[in-house]
Amino acid sequence: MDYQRVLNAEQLRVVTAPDGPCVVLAAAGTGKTRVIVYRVAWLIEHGIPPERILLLTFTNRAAAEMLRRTQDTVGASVGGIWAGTFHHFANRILRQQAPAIGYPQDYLILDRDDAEAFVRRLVAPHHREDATFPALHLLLRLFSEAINTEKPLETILQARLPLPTVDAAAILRLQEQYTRHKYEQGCMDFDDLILQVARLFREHPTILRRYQEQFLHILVDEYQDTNRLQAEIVDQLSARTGNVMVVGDDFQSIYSWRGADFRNLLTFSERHPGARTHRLETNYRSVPEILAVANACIAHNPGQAQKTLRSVRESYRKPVVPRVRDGADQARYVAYRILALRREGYSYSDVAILYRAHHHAMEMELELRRQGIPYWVTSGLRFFEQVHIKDVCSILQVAIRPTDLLAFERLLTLLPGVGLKTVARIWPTLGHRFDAADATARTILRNQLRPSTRKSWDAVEPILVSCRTAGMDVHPGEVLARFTDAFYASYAMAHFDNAPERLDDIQALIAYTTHFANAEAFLSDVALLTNLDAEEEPLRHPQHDSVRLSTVHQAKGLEWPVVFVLWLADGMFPSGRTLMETPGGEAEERRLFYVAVTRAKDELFLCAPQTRQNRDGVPMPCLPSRFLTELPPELFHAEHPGWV
DNA sequence: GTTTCGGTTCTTTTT
DNA sequence: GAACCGAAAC
Repeated sequence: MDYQRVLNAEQLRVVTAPDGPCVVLAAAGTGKTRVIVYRVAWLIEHGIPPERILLLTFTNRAAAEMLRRTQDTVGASVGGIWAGTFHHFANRILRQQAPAIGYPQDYLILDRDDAEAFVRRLVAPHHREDATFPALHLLLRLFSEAINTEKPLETILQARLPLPTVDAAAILRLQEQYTRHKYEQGCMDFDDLILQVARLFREHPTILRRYQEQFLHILVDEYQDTNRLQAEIVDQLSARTGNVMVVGDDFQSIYSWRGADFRNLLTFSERHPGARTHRLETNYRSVPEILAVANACIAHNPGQAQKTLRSVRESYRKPVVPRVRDGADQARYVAYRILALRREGYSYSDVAILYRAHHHAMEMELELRRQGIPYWVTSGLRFFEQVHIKDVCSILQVAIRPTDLLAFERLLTLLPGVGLKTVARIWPTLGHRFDAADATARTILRNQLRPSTRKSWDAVEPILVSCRTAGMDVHPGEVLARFTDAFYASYAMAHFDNAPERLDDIQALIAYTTHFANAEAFLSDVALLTNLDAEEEPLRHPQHDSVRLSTVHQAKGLEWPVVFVLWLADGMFPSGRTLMETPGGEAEERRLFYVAVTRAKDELFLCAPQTRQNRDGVPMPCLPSRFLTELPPELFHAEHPGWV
């Protein structure tokens, strides 16, 4: 491989860096992914076995993309590399080592819904009726914040729930119960995965040592988004070899609300004496007019490692700030622009529409549909969290984990005439477990179902039985397909008005299960999968050429020739709540704006409607975002009506 | 006594 | 949409 030919000087220095700790400050669009890919290729070429390289990323998509590109570069298989998110890595370790810290090997991972169901059972009835008591999802967010920021829950409560009426003592008790309940049931939520791995390494030096010896090189992408615990895990693992390369951009730190601390990046050299620092500042992505906005924007955030993006591209057009009246006007403008760009030769998939919060896109969706412009939205709901996906997965869970009450509950309540009360009555009669291979258990269950319910159950039961008897060999996709044909398809038709789309999702899921050897492997990962992998995406979106709608958070790491940013109104972007509730909120929102701007290659449109509708549909004036007004106006092209 | 249905309210960002 | 709550239906 001729590295000198394919890399610039600053990239080359990183890729060929000698052993030892190393931090790479990589500004947006400077070929960060490329550098990681070539670094891995370089390591492999220099004799490091793939399975002794650990590559930690922030999304599954990023991991898959890097592996694919590395494979293209190296030519040989790189399948042995440990690549994935922190949560995946933690899961992989804990599946081996969980017993050392008192968990069963087949611990269950609770996703958000499952965690909520757990807490729901623990909340005292008088608190559930009390309107001032925090909602379940809020409670869970507070628990999570306490763990991720390593602050006591009391501190979090004081900051987030300053009202004196809130019963703080009850919330603390609840957290204790939740923690105990999870442990007793052999369950971990997302935060536990990270927490328990850190604990495992802290308390079991011999286990830690095994992994320290396994991983000769550790690379961490998006390091600015790690929290203290994650940084600790990386520090622990690399303590022996010292071969750790972290790559990040403090300007793009946008996850501090989940405990991310970009100071991990800035203080890396202090924690790893002798660490080299590299900077990547040559931007290949955007035209200089877009970078001028990005640079001017971030200059308002002091206290960050200032880097200046240098463009290598030719001068083009200034970013456009169109004058739009309200949300509807904004939507019409964007649609009109997209059609015009298409006549210029851009395709729909060259265009992204970005916004601060999912619901900011509603009017936009309506307008795109009206105009017949194909689009796809990365919605707030993750693929595997959707009701119909969890429904069909429940049959696998019941088959594999006889003691899993959550799954049993979910499966049984799909049957007509069965609700939570019925399940709560039946479960103890089964001895708190349901093993479908056990004929007695089947009879006990069957006898407690009403005749009308029994009919539906008759369609489901044989699938469970054959699944149990097939044991390890059971193929998850086949079970899902049989369940869908025998029961769920008609259930979906009766319960959802968009049943065909949901059934399509299930077909995509079935196709996806072929990535897994057996049902257990599939279930062990399912809670950690966010969306179907990038290469599966066309399965769900056969209409390939379509405009992308996304939050700025989910757009991180991606790029498009044309980007529209919606609702640049003060209070929306920046979010009013963040400004009020979080110290340092404005700086973080500004970084978010910076991320949005630096997604664009050729053209950038920043929309700031003059009014927004309040809850009753009355138009209220709103100010343009401070992120626009704080910048020199000559950086933009102010476009006035005349396009309608 | 339970389940199911229909109306109401809310929605920041996510592994 | 989806969670939540109250009321109708089984």
